[in-house]
Amino acid sequence: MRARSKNARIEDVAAKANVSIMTVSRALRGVDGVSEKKRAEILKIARTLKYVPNSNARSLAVANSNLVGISLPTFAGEVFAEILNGMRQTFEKAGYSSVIDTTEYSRDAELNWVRRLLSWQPAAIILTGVDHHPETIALLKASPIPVLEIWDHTNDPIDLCVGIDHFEAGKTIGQHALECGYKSPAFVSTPKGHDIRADARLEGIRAVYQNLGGGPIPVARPPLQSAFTTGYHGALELIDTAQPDLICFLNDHMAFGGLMACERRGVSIPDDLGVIGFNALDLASVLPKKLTTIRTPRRLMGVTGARNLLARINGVKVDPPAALPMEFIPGETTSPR
Amino acid sequence: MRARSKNARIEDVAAKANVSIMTVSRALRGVDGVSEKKRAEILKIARTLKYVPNSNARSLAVANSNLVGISLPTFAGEVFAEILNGMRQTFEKAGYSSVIDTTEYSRDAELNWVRRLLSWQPAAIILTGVDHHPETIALLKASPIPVLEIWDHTNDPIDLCVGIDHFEAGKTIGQHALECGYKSPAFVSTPKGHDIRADARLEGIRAVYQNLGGGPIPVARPPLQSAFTTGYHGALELIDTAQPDLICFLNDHMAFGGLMACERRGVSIPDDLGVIGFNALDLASVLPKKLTTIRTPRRLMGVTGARNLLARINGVKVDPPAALPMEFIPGETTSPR
DNA sequence: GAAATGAACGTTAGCGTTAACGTTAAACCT
DNA sequence: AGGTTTAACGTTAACGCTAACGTTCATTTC
Repeated sequence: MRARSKNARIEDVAAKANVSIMTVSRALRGVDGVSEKKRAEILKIARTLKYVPNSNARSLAVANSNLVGISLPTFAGEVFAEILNGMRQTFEKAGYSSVIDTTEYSRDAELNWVRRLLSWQPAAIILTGVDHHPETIALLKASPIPVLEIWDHTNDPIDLCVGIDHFEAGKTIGQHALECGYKSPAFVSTPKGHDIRADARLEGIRAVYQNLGGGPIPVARPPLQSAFTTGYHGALELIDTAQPDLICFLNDHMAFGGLMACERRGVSIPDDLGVIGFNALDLASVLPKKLTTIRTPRRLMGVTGARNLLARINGVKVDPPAALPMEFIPGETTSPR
Repeated sequence: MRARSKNARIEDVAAKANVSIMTVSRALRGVDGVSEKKRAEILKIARTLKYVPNSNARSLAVANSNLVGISLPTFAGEVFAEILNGMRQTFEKAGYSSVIDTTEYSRDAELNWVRRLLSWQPAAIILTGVDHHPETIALLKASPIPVLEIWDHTNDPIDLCVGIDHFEAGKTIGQHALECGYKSPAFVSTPKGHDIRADARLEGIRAVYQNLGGGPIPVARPPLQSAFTTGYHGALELIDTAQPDLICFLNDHMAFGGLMACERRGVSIPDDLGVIGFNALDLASVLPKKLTTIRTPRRLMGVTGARNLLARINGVKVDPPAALPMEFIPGETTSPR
């Protein structure tokens, strides 16, 4: 009929082993109903025939696949790489392969990917954050496939959720700033609406400071570049215009760019200006001046998320979502006024 | 028979539209043989029924999938993220989804992944580097699936290859060092055999220097950590023991860690010591002292690789592999002696 | 005006695998 | 001894889709 590749099928193995195809199927999957002697024999024949199972046929027959879809905003930076590693290793051990996508912070891109992914009957879908296209939510709520939202925290997840509370993180930062006696904090972020988690943290800082009747918090939002460059230019902008006594950055990489900007401008840290990062990335560990930051449990998040999801796939009930804890790391880039 | 999800099938759409399933199939795929009127009608019905095509069934019927498998050593660092982005965007446009895996520099892990991936009848497979498990090579050479090896260059690829010549890169570094008059270069790398490309670059440097009858090039190989930390400790080790007049690093991130180590030890750059990185990462652009490095065409590599592969998938002949060009970036961390 | 053409649709037969159920014969029981 | 159980297989019918080929009927052609 069609030009097929001459790959060995289960049928070929069966013929060579003088058994039925079901016996081969059972032998290869390691399920009961085959004597150990036959199983060994079949495995050997399969190997000599270079038999490769056809996952498409399998997934069609059992109406699901051992694929899990993982959607991340970006591959840039260590943050998502670490979350990803935690998840992947856990899934790998359980026999699942992951199909990864990056949305570059676009809800439309995420929706498109979810649509495509669903056509593969995945065992589970993982999304980053809790801010999705309405249709994405509708699609996933209607489907029986387990869904995990990671990195953010919400009390109203699509299905499962494992993350941190970014608003709380902002409040923690604000609290520390307040205790140090900083009067005019500023924030360096990405373009408005690009990263809603960064905005949530900013809101957390605001929540602490607005009760004090201080002015609005100046925010620099340089055009998108690498984190280092964004932090560098954001800091320059703030130093040159708003003259804050503290700059909080979206993450440690940006904070590092900011530190470089300070050096450039001759601003002394922490005497003239305080600097706070986010994530406690490894970069901070080699800096001559320890960065004040917040450690986010990225690997834990990935592992916990994956475990919960596996439990859910296996029909086990999963605890309601709770925000994971963070650790505030006081460093040498902030000091009491 | 089995407990199926109640997802709409092509048959349900056909029934509702009063046409045969073939007409629906044609309409949804956008192929000829359906009037525009009927096509619109069918598309509408499919939408109201929330019909999601079953890729497993499709792939089984046509004996291939629109998946491409991509294997990378790691997600850490910007390097592979950039290669990946270039590839993914190109594939995305052509309607292919990517299944990504990281091997963490293990040939066995790569082999396992290749085995699993092959079961999905992917449209293509992409591996990083040219150093693979013999069985991986045998498996892929025997299969009709197009294969691309990326990042490294070789004249004897499994199928296609798009990359740079790391030995040549090392020679370029060595040449520059020689011209500056450095007498005792050293190298900071990862554990022996971990990254054969780093070793190839080291060999390139050696090739330049060994003719001069100088002693062996000292190499620090700190245990695996993040790049920053590795560079930091590697540099400390070399400064404290070998006292080189130049340290070449596996990449810019390590070089940055090295710079921090120099600051720690009070070593002045470039007066007391020269520093050379690799990759021209964005980090370098915010450093107060411009880093001497080599720019690698990462995005270009991804795009070129994906394009070649697409051509190959479509049966078009592809040029024999040629190493992509690199650009040496003289910076302020090296200077004539 | 009969035959040839072709656009628009339908029918059939798989793709390679597995769930469900059927069969066989040896082991076990009372 | 006759029936019952059970391990070890086999047969059949899907899973949802598409390539190949068949059919129909309005147009065109000479």
